[in-house]
Amino acid sequence: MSEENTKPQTRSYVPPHKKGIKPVPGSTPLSSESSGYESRSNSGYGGYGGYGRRDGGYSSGGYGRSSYGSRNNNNGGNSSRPPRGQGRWVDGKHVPAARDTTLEKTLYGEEGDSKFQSSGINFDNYDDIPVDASGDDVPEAITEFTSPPIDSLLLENIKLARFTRPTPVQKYSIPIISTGRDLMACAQTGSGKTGGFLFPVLSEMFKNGPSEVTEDNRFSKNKAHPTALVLAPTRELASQIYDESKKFIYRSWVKATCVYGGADFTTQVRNLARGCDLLVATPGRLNDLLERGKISLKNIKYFVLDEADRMLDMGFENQIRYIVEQCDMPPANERQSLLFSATFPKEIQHLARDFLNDYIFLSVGKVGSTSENITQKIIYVENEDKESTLLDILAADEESGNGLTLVFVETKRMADILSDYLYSNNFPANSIHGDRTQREREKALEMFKSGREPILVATAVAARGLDIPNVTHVINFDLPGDIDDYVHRIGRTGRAGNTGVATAFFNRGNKNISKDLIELLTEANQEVPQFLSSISREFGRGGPSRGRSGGSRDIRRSGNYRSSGNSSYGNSSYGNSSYGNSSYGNSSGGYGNSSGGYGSGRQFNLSSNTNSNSSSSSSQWW
DNA sequence: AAAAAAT
Repeated sequence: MSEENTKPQTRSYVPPHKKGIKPVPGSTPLSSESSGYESRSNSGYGGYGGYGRRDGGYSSGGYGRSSYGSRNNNNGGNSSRPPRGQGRWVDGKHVPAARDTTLEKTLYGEEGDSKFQSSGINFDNYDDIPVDASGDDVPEAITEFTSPPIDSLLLENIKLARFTRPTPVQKYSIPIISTGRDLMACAQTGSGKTGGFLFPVLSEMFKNGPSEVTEDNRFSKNKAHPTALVLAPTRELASQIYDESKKFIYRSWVKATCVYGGADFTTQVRNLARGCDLLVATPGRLNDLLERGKISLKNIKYFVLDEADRMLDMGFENQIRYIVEQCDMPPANERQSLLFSATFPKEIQHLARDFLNDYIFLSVGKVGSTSENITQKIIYVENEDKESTLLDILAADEESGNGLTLVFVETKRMADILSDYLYSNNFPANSIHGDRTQREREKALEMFKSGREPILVATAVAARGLDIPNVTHVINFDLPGDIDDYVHRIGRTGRAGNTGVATAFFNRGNKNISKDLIELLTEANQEVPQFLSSISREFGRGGPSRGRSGGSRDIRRSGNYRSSGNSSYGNSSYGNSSYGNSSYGNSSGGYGNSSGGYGSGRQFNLSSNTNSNSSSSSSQWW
């Protein structure tokens, strides 16, 4: 039994140029409450050790100091002065708050700090992005942020945040959502999806004010009645969306709140009770709050699923169905449902239709896809060589630049092992995964973002949506089993039109992904290493392909659904229980109608402005 | 198989 075969040992490889350097100068190891290095490991491999923690202080919501509004109930009277930057809706009119330059510095950053820079988008790299929108009556895209259709106060906030031009997905999502349509939007990682739903939703909320019911109830002492609900698959992503929303609700009547697990329940309930018009949440905690009667969804006008394919996969689907179908949210035809993701497998699109009403399918960028801004390298590394190879790569990175490196592994245990290993080899690394406490997770993320610990070892918890500026390298130490997961992971770099590098360790254990990987690399104009092709062939078609070419095209256009009659949905894979009661068969619901239906897609090319209708069959770019 | 998400 050689030890090499069991698990990584903490060998003492020290790159020559690093000899004598102490890890993380000037910063403390992760568990700052204890001193020893060993204590960096998390508390609970064996289960959900992290859940029981009552580490207060995480829940967010509301602007001002805690003294604001905590004394009076904020019950709509004029007795309490609203927090800084908090506007009001009075007698059917929007009364924005006065500007507050101090608050603006907090929200939007100042020249030189990281917040300020993070808004910079390299629009040159958005040229020539193919866009496809299908569905009935697709509205024209906008080309600039203008009022109309964007509310003038929101427009000011967008300018303050230095978003100068709409990204491709925003050019389409804004008019689609502003005209009241449902949307399934598929857009490349890092291409502005959050603004894609926040801008139009907030714009409409600013213009229309609270619903009448909301006006009666939204300050009721113990029950929040949000107008918009945004669901996200991880706590950190929910938190990020909430932080982003604060930039745009500035001075408006809208109050935003964020709820998720691992943070103090009471604090979140108190924040909700202060008024909640835009609610950002993860499913578990939201369910909990719904069951305890702290939130009502009866005023929901906008329902957003971010990372929608993830939200509808097996681990989440039941919780989402409970929230949407078993509580008091209005039915699909009385609300707007907006689904966003970088990938949208066919099966998930089928499921998603239960939540949508006559939606527009929007696809921006190539197939479910990786941008060419990311240089992808696949290298052959046997499992036992992974650690030393990683050290070599990190050492080389350190020589050449100062960006952040995100290392993905498959298991929580490996995340800890590897981060400890790196740390003991003088690389300032930390880890993030679901068995760590929320405090540890947020600390690790903050240390990473700030560059004080520029190497983060992560599980799938960090794969989606997180927008971390300056991640220059994503390393798939373990490749995921699913190509879509790979797409999301490497999308943590190369964001906002910038460039990045993604390296993956591949060996025969990853043969199942080889075929999809080759397709993806080919589409993104990346080099396909020879060993990859031969292993793919060697294992006969390289394992099951989910058919990436379906990864982001509208299932309604795949041929089986084109009939103008009611009879031929034909496809047997379709027979889930919702089939009979949803909108397929009726003539108003979209499928059976004769008004052109879903074969009539529109394809656009933003750079050349060829906004002409075209037949869907002739120019498939996917 | 694993990860995530409520206590």
